[in-house]
Amino acid sequence: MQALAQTNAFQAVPASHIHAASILNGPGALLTFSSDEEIYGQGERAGTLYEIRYGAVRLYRLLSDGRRQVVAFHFAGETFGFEAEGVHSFFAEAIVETGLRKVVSTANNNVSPEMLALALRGMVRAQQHLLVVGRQCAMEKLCAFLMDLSERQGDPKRIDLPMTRLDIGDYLGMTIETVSRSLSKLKASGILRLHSIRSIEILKPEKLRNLCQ
Amino acid sequence: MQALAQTNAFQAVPASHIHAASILNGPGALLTFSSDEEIYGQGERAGTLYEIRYGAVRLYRLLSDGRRQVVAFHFAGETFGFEAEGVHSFFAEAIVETGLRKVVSTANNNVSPEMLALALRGMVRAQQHLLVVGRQCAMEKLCAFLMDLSERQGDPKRIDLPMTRLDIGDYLGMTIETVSRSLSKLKASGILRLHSIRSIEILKPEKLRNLCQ
DNA sequence: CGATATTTTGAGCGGAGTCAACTCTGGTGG
DNA sequence: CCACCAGAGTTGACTCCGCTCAAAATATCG
Repeated sequence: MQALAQTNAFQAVPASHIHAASILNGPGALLTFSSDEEIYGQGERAGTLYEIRYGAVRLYRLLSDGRRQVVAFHFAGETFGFEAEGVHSFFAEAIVETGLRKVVSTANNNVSPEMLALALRGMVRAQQHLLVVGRQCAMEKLCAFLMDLSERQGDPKRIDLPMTRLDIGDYLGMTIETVSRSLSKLKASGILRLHSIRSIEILKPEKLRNLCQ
Repeated sequence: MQALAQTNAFQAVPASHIHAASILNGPGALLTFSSDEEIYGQGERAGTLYEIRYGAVRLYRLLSDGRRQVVAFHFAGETFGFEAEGVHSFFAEAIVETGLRKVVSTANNNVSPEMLALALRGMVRAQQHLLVVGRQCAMEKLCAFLMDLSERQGDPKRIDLPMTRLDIGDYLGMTIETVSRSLSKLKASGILRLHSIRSIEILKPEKLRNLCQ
């Protein structure tokens, strides 16, 4: 166990996260993180891509006074960890109990077309997000967010929200109060139903889509 | 000329833009664009990277009702044109008289580490921009924009603004009036001096930096 | 030098933020 | 088992920053 910790030191992932059952798998070993646990931090050395096996992850940046911008959410099946200049420019945290698998190391210069494609998709997604954050009002932002989640999770009628209202607010550039008020309005107009605080049913998908612009 | 136009059809750049003097250079030919001229459009086929020889370029996306988000500005020496899935997801326009040179074609699957590095830097820049647009107030946005331009243009005391107030507003997610008012405040507090409407002198760089957060 | 576009400035308004109180939820220990 | 508690979410009242609309000033171009 000690030796393994040494060989994994460059990954910025504590050896304790390597699941006992899969130690033998080497680079493909399952790394588990509990809710709100840091996966890597701003300024740490980068070089590894992670695929999410289960759970959810948030990527964010901070201003010196504590204001936070969540840059992206990632879910099971998605890959994250891209960085320029070999250093992480933001934080990655597990939102819920999460299992990761290391998929590629960029340390050796093996640049595959798939990696470039993933990086470019990340850039396009960030730029799409920029349009939402910069040019849409609170209700449009929330609807765009819900539509995006609905599409990525595959179920057009049901959305699972692993993240808190604070996460959503920091993702969309608004306060938790405004997130909550907007959700309440959608509920009141019969477009949504909240089965629990983290589970939304979409009753009128077409109306939700119309509110997105 | 006709034949040349045919071979360049996939580039989404009219043959008329190929500068007469450099036709013989082939893929490295200088392409010239006048102010506000489109370089490529949303939905067009991508696959070419451009290096700016002189001038400036804006990349932007539109909402159906005309609201615009400028995603990035690029200046001489910089490279742009990255796209996912082979299709442009935004528009590129020359801001002023601009000369471009085609640098790489991604059509053939030659993925160089330099290309990945450029793409990743673009992603990091977009995410940094997200923090500014999503979490900063008008004055902080403008100061961050001016600091960024100052650093990229190399001169810590002088900024050249090739873009209009509308471009700046659409880049920072605010109106032209707010851009203008914020500039006036910086002028009134002795931090800036406007030599002309497109040329700014920074009188107190440290104060400007402090306003960025 | 006139015509037109761009920028600046002003006045008033509204959407989202702030602050505060209350409710709901899940977890812990008596 | 349930009373208690802490954290998360909701709702309300009020404020204020940035938007809208309007007009004046300045810049650009034929």
